[in-house]
Amino acid sequence: MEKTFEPAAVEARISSSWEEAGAFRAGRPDRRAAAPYSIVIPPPNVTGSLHMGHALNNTLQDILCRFERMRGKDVLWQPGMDHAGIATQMVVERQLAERQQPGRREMGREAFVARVWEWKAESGGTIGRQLRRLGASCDWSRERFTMDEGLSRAVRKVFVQLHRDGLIYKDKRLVNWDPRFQTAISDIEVQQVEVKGHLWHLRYPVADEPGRFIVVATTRPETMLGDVAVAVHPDDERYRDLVGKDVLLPLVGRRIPVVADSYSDPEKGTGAVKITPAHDFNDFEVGKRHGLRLINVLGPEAEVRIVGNEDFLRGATPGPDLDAVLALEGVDRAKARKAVVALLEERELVETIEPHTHMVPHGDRSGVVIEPWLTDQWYVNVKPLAEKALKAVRDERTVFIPRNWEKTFFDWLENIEPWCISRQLWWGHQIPAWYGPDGHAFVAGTEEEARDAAIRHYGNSDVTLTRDEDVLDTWFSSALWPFSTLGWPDETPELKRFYPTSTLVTGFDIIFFWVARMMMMGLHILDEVPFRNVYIHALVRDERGAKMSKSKGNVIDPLDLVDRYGADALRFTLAAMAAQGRDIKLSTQRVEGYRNFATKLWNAARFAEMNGCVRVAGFDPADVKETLNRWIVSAAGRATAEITTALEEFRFNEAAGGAYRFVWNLFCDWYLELAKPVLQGEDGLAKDETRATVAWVIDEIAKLLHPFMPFLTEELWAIKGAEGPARDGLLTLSSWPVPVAIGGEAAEAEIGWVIELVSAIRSVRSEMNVPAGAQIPLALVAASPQTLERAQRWREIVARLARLSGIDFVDAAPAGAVQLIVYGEVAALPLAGIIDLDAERARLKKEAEKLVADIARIDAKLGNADFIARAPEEIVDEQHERRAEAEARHRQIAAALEQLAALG
RNA sequence: GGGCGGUUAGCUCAGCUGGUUAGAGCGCCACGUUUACACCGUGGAUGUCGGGGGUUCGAAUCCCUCACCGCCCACCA
Repeated sequence: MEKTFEPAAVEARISSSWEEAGAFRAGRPDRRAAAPYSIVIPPPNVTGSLHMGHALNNTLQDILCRFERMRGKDVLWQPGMDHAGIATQMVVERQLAERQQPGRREMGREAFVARVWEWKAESGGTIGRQLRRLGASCDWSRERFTMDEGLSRAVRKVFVQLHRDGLIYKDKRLVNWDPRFQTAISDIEVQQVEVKGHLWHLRYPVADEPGRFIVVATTRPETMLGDVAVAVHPDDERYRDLVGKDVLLPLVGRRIPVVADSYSDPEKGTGAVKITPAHDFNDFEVGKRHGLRLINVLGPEAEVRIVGNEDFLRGATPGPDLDAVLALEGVDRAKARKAVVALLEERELVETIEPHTHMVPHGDRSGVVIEPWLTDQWYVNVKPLAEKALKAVRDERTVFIPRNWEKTFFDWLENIEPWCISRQLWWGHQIPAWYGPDGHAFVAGTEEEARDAAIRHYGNSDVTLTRDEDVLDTWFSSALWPFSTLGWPDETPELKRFYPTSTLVTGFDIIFFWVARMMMMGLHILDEVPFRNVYIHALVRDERGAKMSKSKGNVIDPLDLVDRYGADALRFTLAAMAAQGRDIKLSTQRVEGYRNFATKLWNAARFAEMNGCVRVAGFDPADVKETLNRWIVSAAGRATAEITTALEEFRFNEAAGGAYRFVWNLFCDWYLELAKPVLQGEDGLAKDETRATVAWVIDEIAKLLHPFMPFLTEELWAIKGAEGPARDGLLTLSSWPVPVAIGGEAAEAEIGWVIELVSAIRSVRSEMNVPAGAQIPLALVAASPQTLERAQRWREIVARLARLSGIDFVDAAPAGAVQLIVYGEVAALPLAGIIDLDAERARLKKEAEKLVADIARIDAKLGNADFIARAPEEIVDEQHERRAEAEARHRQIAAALEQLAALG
């Protein structure tokens, strides 16, 4: 074996050995009778490349999958990608522009979509390859894409069904319009961003009362062109007499009414608010209540569009003011704002302009200000679906881990609004609706079905149908992912076996986008939850706590860390830091530390190799005789139990920590050190057993660590497999360890004594500045028979680890010796002449003081009648024991101090 | 405005259902004998567990409150 583990050299080879063996295939012949376990991957965008969030998300999924696979389950980790409508369309459009090729509109829809597929074939596989580098044990043979024929069929079928159920409908109302992408987006794709702006106070002249104004406050003066009313609160004394009167809309010259509506808040602004139903969600509602017109004054790019607009012109007053307004045709909203304000200022209709900070809606992908815009769109009435999802979680048919995310889930679903699912894009699932000449929509799975329906509807076989141009929100197809990937609407064996899936692993940022919608669709379409558990992990954030994103440029590249430290080190780091409910701020030092851990284990294996620790056929760990071996078998069992429980409960950090401590602090630091004299000593039964035990423990470690560090452990398995009895198969398909029943209490006590003795001696040596190379004698004072026996047995080892020249047995501590107390008995290091008596006095005094304090604290507890009466018995007993121990120890320290005092 | 989370060693963080002598890694200091490992070994120092109150025999842990930090949600001119 080389001196260090070289991930780069090994990872690719191990990956292909897994692939060749079909190790990750669901439904392997050897698992036919096994229980199923399934996870669907949160499908990364086809445009994506692996970022830290993916690395965390997939590491955790892989840990679960490998763990369950080793526990014998038939595991399906379903991989795939999302077509990511907007993102992908943009990438291809940008590419066309860069290459100075014809743009999307010039190409036409069909050619453009074909071009996107081409792009997907060339560049869409990046993230899959990156996930493989991370070690993701997906069943790659089952990879799916949301625009595959099968998944597209599922999308159409669900759309038709929801339409038939009356849950999908078309409506003309205000939507969140993204002027950059020129498409509608859903509510949750809108992000409120705090913006420093202004509040303009505008004077609207009261009609027929020259010189009188009503002042409205607005953050969006440009929309005044579409004003149809001014609203005041019905109880607002200031404006009571104006209600029912008209005001003259400045510049436009239209008469608009003053209406009383409780929407108007007397506390806000001037208490009078301009009403623009076509460009504001609240105003839209006010308009409906008062039967007001909608006047759209903006175009799809949020530019002014009024020329020839009859709604706008109706009631407008021709003249120079109106001409100045009409000159704004085609002007962008920001420029139009300035222009409108300037025109108003010229006419002395701006009273004040205040600085004003407020939340402004932005498109989460485009980053531009969203415009409420009146269009026809398709909606899902999600309310009834949400009810089912809420009930399923309340009934614990699906459980969130950690539990507190359920509140977020409930709050959102309880207040859910219709979901706008149509997008004015080309890349995506085109809506399966066809329109007749009169605009009647026929929703059907295929054009033929739509035609049949049209023929029935019109009673005429000669109808021209045109398909709806729009595509569906990407999340519509993602919502079907847990069953569409399993073959639905066909009744496939996979669907039957793996749905509902076992666990969903995802970040909290897509609980609304994805988790809630999968719940709704799964329950509505299949009448069954899509997953039993939802493990919500933290986000990997940058050092300022901001979400990592490409646009912010604060992304750390996980593959860079894989290149430098290996996939195992990165994976282990992420797992070790994945404490529930806390964000992860990744530090390179930490990754380096776990790379060192990998090297440590590697070297332990190398040591085993150098010492002929080869696996032995028929070795039974429950049957080992040597105390040291009984001890490590017992400790391995405890580690196994700890790691298993932690993984079952999704406590990844504790599982990783448990494995780390066992490997480094027990196996390497103590077991191997204590085993050295045996391994390097004379041949015999003890040596044979120890060698076999070492080999066995390394195998156990490889298994326990495999979910976290699959490459290193698989490599070790292969190397160790080459020695000893024949072993076929991969570690990844071997069985998860179970604790060995060995009853190791006696061994624990004895090895505990050795460890404590050695540690105590080392500590004193260091404190007393005994040269590291110096061998000093140890005297056990008035040793009990048990100690005597132990000391005989461990003499050589203790001497070696504590650098002793020998161990003597004496009745009383030699004068001037340093005294240690181990397991209640005194051990003396006769260092007279070497040590500084004052220093030793100080050391003992310090310890004595600490013991006195401990005793006092325990006495305070035990003196408390309430404590005795109310604390559980074992807690009280424990305090008594501790007191006795401290007391005994204190007596011995005091004696040692006295002896020193006698020396002067 | 509502909700969630955080505040523990110089740094990054564990500490699950209240009972430890409050831990880890990194960093720091000292020393390095021993052919697994210097990506190492041995020893060591550092904490009023954000402040204040409460519940309890007992609180880093539960409750209230305040402060600061972060995130999510919300239609307020």
